Amino acid sequence: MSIFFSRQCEYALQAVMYLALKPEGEMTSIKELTKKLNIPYHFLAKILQDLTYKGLLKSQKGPSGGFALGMQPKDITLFHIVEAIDGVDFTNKCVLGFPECSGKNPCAVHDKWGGLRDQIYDMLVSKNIAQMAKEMKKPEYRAFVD
Amino acid sequence: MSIFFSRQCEYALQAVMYLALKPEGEMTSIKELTKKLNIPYHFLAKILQDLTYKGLLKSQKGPSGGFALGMQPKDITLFHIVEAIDGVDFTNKCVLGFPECSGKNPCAVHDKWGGLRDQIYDMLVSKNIAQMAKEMKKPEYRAFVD
DNA sequence: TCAGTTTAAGATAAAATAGTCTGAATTATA
DNA sequence: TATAATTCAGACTATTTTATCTTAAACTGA
Repeated sequence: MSIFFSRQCEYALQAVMYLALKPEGEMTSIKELTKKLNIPYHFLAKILQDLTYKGLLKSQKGPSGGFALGMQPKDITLFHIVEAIDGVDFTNKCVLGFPECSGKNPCAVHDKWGGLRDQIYDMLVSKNIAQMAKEMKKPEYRAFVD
Repeated sequence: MSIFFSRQCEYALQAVMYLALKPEGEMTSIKELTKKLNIPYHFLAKILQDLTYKGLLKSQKGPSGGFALGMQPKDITLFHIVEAIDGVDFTNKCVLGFPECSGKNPCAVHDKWGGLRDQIYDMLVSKNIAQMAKEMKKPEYRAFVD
């Protein structure tokens, strides 16, 4: 079990982060991505297609083609990616799965989870991937294998 | 997609919470549970079997049989249930799915998620289900449909 | 003891997610 | 213009999760 995001979403997040490390406009092939991130080729291809269709990436066919960010890095947050792949039901669903859970009718952890949910949201929107990429460029902050 | 726990785990949490509302030792049938919690009968049966095997519940066959807590309510936390059903990988896996993520090699949200992970853990262990049941007995705190 | 009620167990089915394969379309470049 | 590299698209397979069905076993109470 992936712990919060679907596997597909994890791959999407990883791929976009990787692209954010590249000079603006440079195209990166699926081949490079799958090799560096260790993600199944055709599965990643589908995910990138999806992100392209939704405008988060742009693509180019042919030799020296590949994928690049489809928007300014400063305008992309992790939340955008999660929204595109998994959806963001976590922002309004009861964590224990009670259909009736609400402020009037709270489950045992309603308030506690409310606070956590907001913090998770904050984690996903408070930095854009340009900032994240900058931090990750420092060698001690890299999260990709060479 | 369930938002953090698997559907199976959500059902387990709901069922155990429901049993915690009952007078100690009273047996509750699958029929009552599926009706009140709106969970598929045979699916819930499997889950309860599993929890029984793991000692969290006890069961009795025959008329007036059913399920009841297998330990003192004060000794059961939500964490025990999650541990039994989903496992607790969330306590040590990278939320973005990077296999290499660690303190030396953190992902973009490593520290932030570290704090959240601890708070989620805390949410699951800080109250036992006896306390939760007590709170939920107050009508305005009920989370079950009649 | 017998009938009815309940859990136990295992096989099966359905749906969702993850992953693979193949061929077509596009494009850079030699 | 021909070739090779790349994404695009769709069908297919595999695995995991969710759900159902059926029969057996255990138990209660009449």
